[in-house]
Amino acid sequence: MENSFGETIRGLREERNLLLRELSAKLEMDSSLLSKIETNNRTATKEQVQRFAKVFKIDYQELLIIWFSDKIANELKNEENVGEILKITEQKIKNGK
Amino acid sequence: MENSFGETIRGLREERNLLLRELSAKLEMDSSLLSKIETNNRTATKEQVQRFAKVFKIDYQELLIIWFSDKIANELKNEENVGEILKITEQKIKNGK
DNA sequence: TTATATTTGACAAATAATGTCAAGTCAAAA
DNA sequence: TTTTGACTTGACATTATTTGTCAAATATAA
Repeated sequence: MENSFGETIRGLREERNLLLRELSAKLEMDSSLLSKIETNNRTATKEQVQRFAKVFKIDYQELLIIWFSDKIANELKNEENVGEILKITEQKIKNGK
Repeated sequence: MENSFGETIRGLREERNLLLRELSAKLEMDSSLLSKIETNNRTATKEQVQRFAKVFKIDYQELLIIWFSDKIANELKNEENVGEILKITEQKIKNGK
């Protein structure tokens, strides 16, 4: 609930005793790219998030929450007023629904 | 506090009785691009946000809050679990400081 | 109508994200 | 200490997205 996307994927892979090369084969993804994703040196695409969920048989929405929060945290990591930005963001989305 | 970035800029411009072409000159920006920004058909760059703040003599951080919240609201507008995504985002940023 | 302000669409240029490959590191086994 | 296997890293090509510009379209008001 507090881990990065990369750590989450690595954890899932290790739980299942898969090598990078084995998992990357299932995902049809270069293993070096998978390595980068696990070490948070590359962000997965949304489409890859789906494939991770499928391969690991876990809930897509759960994984997406982790992925998005990483992504946005990264965009805001050097900003001031993060609390206010996020508060207003939420208001805007609620209104727009 | 609840308006879009574009509406904010348009409001500021109108308060000052400037035409698109007059403001865009001060900003060294094509007026058609300014129009698109005011109507939320294009997002300003961060650098442009600075110029807006300067030209209007308003606080940059305030404007940046509006700009970022627009930007992120847009990324998340079609997603479920927005509340949770933002909550976890905030935790991640706080930890990373 | 004419003139002026704004909007829109299409495209070119610039920038950023993504995937791939080869070379690199590291740890454990031989 | 070599060798092997797993993983990591860097450089680069490819692809996708963002940005800016121009000309045409629309609207508004004199």
